[in-house]
Amino acid sequence: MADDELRSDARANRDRIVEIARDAFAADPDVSMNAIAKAAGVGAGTLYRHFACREALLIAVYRKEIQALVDLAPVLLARHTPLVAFRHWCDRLAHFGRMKQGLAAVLHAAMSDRDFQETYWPMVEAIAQFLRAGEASGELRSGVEAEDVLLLLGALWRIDPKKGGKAQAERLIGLVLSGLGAR
Amino acid sequence: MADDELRSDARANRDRIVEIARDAFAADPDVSMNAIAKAAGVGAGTLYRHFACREALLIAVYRKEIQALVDLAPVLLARHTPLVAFRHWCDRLAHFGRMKQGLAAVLHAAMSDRDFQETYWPMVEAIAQFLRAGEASGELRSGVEAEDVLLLLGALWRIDPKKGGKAQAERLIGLVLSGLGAR
DNA sequence: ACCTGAACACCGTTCAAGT
DNA sequence: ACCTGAACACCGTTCAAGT
Repeated sequence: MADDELRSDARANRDRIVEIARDAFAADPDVSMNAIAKAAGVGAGTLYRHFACREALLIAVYRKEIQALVDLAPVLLARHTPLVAFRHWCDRLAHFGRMKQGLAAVLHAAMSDRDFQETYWPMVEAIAQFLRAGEASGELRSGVEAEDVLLLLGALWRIDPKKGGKAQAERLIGLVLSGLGAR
Repeated sequence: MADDELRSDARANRDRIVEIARDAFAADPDVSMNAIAKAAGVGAGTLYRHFACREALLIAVYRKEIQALVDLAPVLLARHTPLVAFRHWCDRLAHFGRMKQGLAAVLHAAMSDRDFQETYWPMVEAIAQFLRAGEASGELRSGVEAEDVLLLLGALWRIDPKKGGKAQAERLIGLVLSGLGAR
């Protein structure tokens, strides 16, 4: 989906849809596709031309922020010891999840749909970097699958903000890191 | 919601709806409420009289099996050492989740809706029993919140059956138990 | 090429009318 | 008391007609 392959008006429409959709999802995660099309000032057909389904639109909205998360992994590893780096990364993941509801379902869908693998696998690879570094330094035990860790960390997105909040996120991260601890 | 407070025909309708709904959800998790009403041979209004929303119906379908899970906790603890007992319980939880898709979302909803707390809290209490026993025996470290563990174990319900399956469930349980291990 | 928006076949939910 | 089912206001998605 190279942006420069789109005609300029189509490109402008696409960008505006994503921008409007981000605000709309934030205001109401169950907002309808038709409502998004209307808010973006395009016909429903145009919305579906660009995004075949609801998940595709959600992925587009979150892709930039996921990319930032993925890019952060090597930066943190260069600055800190693996365990500390991974803890920082998990904090960032939790913070992102707290703002963006509905992402957990999307990431899960990502596992079964080929189109979304470009979002899922970079996340897995980011985690794998921490695991490899931790294995090498002896801080983390070996043989852990990055996909398993991502699935566990999905719990961070299901915290009820009204109940647990940040404190619960920290406890969960602590439990997961404890599970990864070197024996 | 005592069963004997319902008129006999209402009771029969309710039971039949739950029975039909179990099969319908198993066949298609996104089946419509109207379709379930039709399959059960009742008007849409009757369905809504008994179950105010989709989640309420899902809870009713799963309640019996959740109750069995909750009842299992003390039985396992009487027979095994706490860590072994909890591992067995997690296996059962994973197996249940593998058959019943959609439960994870329901259990999450349970946390924010008062009506569903009668399903959520017994699960938390079941896990708390293992934690207390493990603390006493020294097999598990202390200070862990049962709610956090339940949230982590929610990962078991998001395993893609086509990908990870049973092996991934066992790895995840291993990670969580490792996180609970005594220091 | 791309966009529009009416139209289609649904959906969850309600409520007047029945028994 | 409880049930029915037509009706309401939507929904996601499509596609002929426009530019």
